[in-house]
Amino acid sequence: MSKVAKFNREEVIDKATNLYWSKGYHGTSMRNLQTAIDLRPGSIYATFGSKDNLFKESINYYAAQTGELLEICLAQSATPLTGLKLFIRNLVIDNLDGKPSCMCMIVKSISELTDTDNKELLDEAKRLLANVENKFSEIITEAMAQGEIDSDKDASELASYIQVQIIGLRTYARVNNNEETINKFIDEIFIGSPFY
Amino acid sequence: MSKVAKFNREEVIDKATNLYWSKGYHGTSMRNLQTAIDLRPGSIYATFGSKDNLFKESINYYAAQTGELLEICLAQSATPLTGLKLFIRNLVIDNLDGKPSCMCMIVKSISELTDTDNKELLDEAKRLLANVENKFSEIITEAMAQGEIDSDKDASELASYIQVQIIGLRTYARVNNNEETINKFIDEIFIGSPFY
DNA sequence: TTTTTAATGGAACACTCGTTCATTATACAG
DNA sequence: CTGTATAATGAACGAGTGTTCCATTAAAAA
Repeated sequence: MSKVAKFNREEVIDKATNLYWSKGYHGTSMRNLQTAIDLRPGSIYATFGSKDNLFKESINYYAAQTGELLEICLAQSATPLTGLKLFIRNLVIDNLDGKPSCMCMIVKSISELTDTDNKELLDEAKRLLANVENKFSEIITEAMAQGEIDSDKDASELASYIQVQIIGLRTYARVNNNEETINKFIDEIFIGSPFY
Repeated sequence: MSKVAKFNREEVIDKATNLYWSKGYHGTSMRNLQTAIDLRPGSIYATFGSKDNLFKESINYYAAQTGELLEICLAQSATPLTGLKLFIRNLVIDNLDGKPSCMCMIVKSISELTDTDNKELLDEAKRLLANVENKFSEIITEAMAQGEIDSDKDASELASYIQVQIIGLRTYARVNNNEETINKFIDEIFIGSPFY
């Protein structure tokens, strides 16, 4: 046949993801991407088609990575809930070195993109966030089966609650990253609000 | 003297705020603003100096408006905590008709802007969010004085907690706006997590 | 070694960006 | 009514945008 691409596709997507993650969709230009991933326009457009499509692949890659982290945390932990807690601690406190942002790339995208100007990408981000919530719901259902949570609770409602807490904490951490306070908040997710 | 400006400054800032709020800093172009506020570049630059400065005035206007809403809620309520709860309910559920976004403009800005590219605007947004948190802290201190909360709690920690909850809920509401669930979450802020 | 085929590099396109400025319009002072 | 000061206009600027195009390059197949 012919020549084969010399760059590593996943490596390129990884770099693109980091740039989009740190600067956002509108804040990232194709020139920025060209230098970050070290490819010329011809190669980028032959491989990914458009800025929008590269973003779509990037945010999917991000979601997949996050999913893997969750699996690792669950595998390392004795129970579903302690696994979930480890996952949250990883996202909000540890594991941030060299990461483009302490905020969730999906949440950043949902915050930035609009229904009028970027409907397709926004819907993709919403879909990925819903996937995560479904995964949480499964974990909580498993925790109920194991007796770690009362079975009369609503798994999908608890999953929503976890989602709200993670979104709130990661965003708040961008402004005020007091590790002690945030650690306390993570503990309190599962035991009751500090008001109680 | 001479001619006097015929447009209303606050009206213009109000319209600019709504546009920035819905489309974000990078998503809003000066052309978008020109048509939204019905002023030509000359007038805009003579009055506001730059896109950055207009954004700064807009986000300050937004923060002032939000502060006024909080005052109204407190004045309408019997106790500091019920006032705070009314405020949260207003932000997350009611009072959204015709609003550019259910999300907080300050949080959207903190999410979008970067230290490297927009340091000054980012710092301004962080400052405004800290102001809100200080106000929460004052309200909670007042609630302690009135015996509505145990006095041995840490007011500034509770204020952080409120901040996390509002950020989480408003952002989550953008994706999944189930009024019943969100109402329940607002109640639970002050009485204990659904896990408890 | 030759042919074939796709990856690559990078100039260039049409358009939009934030911003400037010479010009025109208008209201008030004299 | 005239002169003057300032607000408003909108064409235009240089730089940057996402994207296209195609000559060149390089490696696999014949």
